[in-house]
Amino acid sequence: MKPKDEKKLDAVVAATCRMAAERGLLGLTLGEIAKAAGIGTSTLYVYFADKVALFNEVYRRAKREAMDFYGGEIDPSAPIKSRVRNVWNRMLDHRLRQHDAVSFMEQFTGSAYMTEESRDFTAKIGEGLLQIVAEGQQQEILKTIPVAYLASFFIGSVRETTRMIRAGTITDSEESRAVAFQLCWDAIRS
Amino acid sequence: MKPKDEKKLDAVVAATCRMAAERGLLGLTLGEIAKAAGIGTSTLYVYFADKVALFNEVYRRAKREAMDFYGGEIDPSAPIKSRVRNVWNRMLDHRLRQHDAVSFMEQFTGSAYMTEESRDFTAKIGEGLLQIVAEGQQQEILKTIPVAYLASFFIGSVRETTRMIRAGTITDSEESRAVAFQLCWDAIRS
Amino acid sequence: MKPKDEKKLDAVVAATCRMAAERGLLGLTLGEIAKAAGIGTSTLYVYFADKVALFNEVYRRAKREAMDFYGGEIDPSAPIKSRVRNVWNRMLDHRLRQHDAVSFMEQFTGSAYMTEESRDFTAKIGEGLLQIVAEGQQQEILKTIPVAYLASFFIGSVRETTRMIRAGTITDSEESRAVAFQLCWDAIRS
Amino acid sequence: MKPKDEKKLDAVVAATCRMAAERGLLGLTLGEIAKAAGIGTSTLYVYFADKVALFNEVYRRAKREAMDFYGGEIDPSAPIKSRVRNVWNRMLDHRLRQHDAVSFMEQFTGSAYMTEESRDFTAKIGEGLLQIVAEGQQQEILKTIPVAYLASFFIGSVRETTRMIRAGTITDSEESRAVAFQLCWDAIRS
DNA sequence: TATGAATGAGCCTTCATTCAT
DNA sequence: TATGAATGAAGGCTCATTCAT
Repeated sequence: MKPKDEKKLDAVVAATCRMAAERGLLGLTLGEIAKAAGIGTSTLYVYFADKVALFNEVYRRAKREAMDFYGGEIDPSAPIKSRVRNVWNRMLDHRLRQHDAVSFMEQFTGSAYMTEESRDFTAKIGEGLLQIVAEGQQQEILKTIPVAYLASFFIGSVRETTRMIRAGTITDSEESRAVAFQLCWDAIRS
Repeated sequence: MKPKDEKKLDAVVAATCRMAAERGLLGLTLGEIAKAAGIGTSTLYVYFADKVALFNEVYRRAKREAMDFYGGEIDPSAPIKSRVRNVWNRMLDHRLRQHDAVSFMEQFTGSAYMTEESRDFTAKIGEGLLQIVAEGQQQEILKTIPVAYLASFFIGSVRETTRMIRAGTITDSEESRAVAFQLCWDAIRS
Repeated sequence: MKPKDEKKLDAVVAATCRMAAERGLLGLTLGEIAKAAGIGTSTLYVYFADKVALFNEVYRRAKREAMDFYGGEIDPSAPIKSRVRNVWNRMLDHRLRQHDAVSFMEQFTGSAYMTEESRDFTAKIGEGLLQIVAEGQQQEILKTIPVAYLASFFIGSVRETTRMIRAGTITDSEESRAVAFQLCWDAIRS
Repeated sequence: MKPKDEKKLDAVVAATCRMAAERGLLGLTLGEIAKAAGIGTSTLYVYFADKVALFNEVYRRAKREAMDFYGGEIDPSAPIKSRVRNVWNRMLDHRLRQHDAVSFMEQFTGSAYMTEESRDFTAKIGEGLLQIVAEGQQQEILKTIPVAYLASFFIGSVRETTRMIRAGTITDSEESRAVAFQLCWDAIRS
């Protein structure tokens, strides 16, 4: 891509996520994306090689943004539980605020569009979280079982909580977050 | 006159799920489905009105099968924890064994193909589980918080465990199941 | 065709004409015809080799019926004008009463479905009329110009009168017929 | 940006009429039309929403062209008969020269393709002719009967004459036209 | 760079026709 | 004989992509 006009590119990415969240990735056409982004269809080819490239770029941007969101500094002197809660809240915030991007990613992941390159890109996250978990296990605050269990449950907890909030099953408040996080914490603590 | 071939229909349903799991629902064509089912493309129209009808029928069948799988009797005299573990294992078994159908359902749910009728169809599940949860709350064994939290976390636990097993992150053994379930149980017990 | 069941065959012919008149020959399917005739689609192949054969047979039957309708004896001792009026009325009657068949014929004639054989079949009509015209010319009652002019105008007169009646532009009564025929007569008389 | 090519549109319209006249409207495919027009099939969709829209647009163009052809000024000071002959000749000319378009219109009219909009479009013609007829009736030159009879016969006369010429039954010459028109005139004059 | 026109590939769907009972 | 099932061929239409301005 030739990022001549960065704003136009942003518009395309945003439009793609929005449409994917609204109408679904299924049958989403370049024409729709272009119209939603306010440009001509063939202009897309100035920025992306083809549809697959466009989707993968959108994915990579969304992923990077998510990482930036999670990755902010967390006071290493704070107690483990506080730090875990901190990450948990950040992830929840991200999934709620950047819903379009998250929706796009979830639909895109596992689709035939996904490049091997993009697949690799996925793995590199959560290092900050892993750090905390390792420390928590050393201090015997968290269950001393393979990290995968803890990480997976942690993510699952965030995912399900987001789902409930978005479905209206529960409202997003400090209380409900406290309850939901308590489940998560009870699961992973030793 | 040649009677309608029930086996052919089953083959179509199975093929649809298989292809959806392998290549994704995105861009899955009737041609591919028909070839995978070993019939001519136009033969599909003997059994289904159109593509949407086909997908929705596959969905309904998968859902019904899942319900049958979960819905078996569970000894009501057994302790709560045992019963919860029982359901947890059944769901895990189902998701592992009927992975194609589950994968199809997860992709189909929320897609533009989904009929309102099919959407309604979805709601009626999990009553057996809710029964157990209610009893567990009465006995103060489970957290006395809105059921949605517990159910959602429970489902999330199964989902994530399936994911880990299928991804090869962990193997499917009694030990790993015990560990994974312990996380779930610690989360929901009071 | 194997006319095992003559009634069934008649039903097919009638159904074909009816559907052609109602919905048009364009896109008329064997399925529709069969359903309208109250038989299974593939049963048509017991009576006709294929769709083209069916249409041509229907055409030939309609044509034959029309000829029978026109061809009744006309008192040769009656005055020319009376005999011409007689034929004119008969043709008008036919086009009004057997509208389905006539509609089918007009749509079929010139269509790609029409066999050379059927095309030849067409020519042989109107001999009774030609007889009268010839006599009228000998007696110098009709214009002594090539018969084609007279015949063509005569047919055109019937056709247009039918059109007007069916369109509701005029009603079918003795008076209106008298007026319409007068035009025809004035045109062809010497 | 490439501008829409008006010539391409004309080619499509002409090709459609030609094919309809040659092979019949029945079963005329977009592929045939496109090939005859020298463009790709999908290019048709740049100019028309779908097949129905294409046909209706062709119809409207043909109709408009016909009206332009008829509608030229006719010296109002000329005698009625001369003016009627004038119109008669113009219509005959049009039907002979623009045979493709006329053939298309006749097949299209009453077909299932015809839009209500196009149907309305049809009614507005022949006002010039009606004017002359009315004047002829006032002067008691034409039969004082409802105009529909006269108009219908007039049209029928042109139609049949065209048919004869095209079929080779008669040749197109001043003499044959004189004969044919005489029939028409005798029919409608008082 | 930006974009509407142009198009080939491919999909869903229909339908005449054959198969099998 | 009669018919529903099965299907290949073909048509209308969409869309990602290229062309030309």
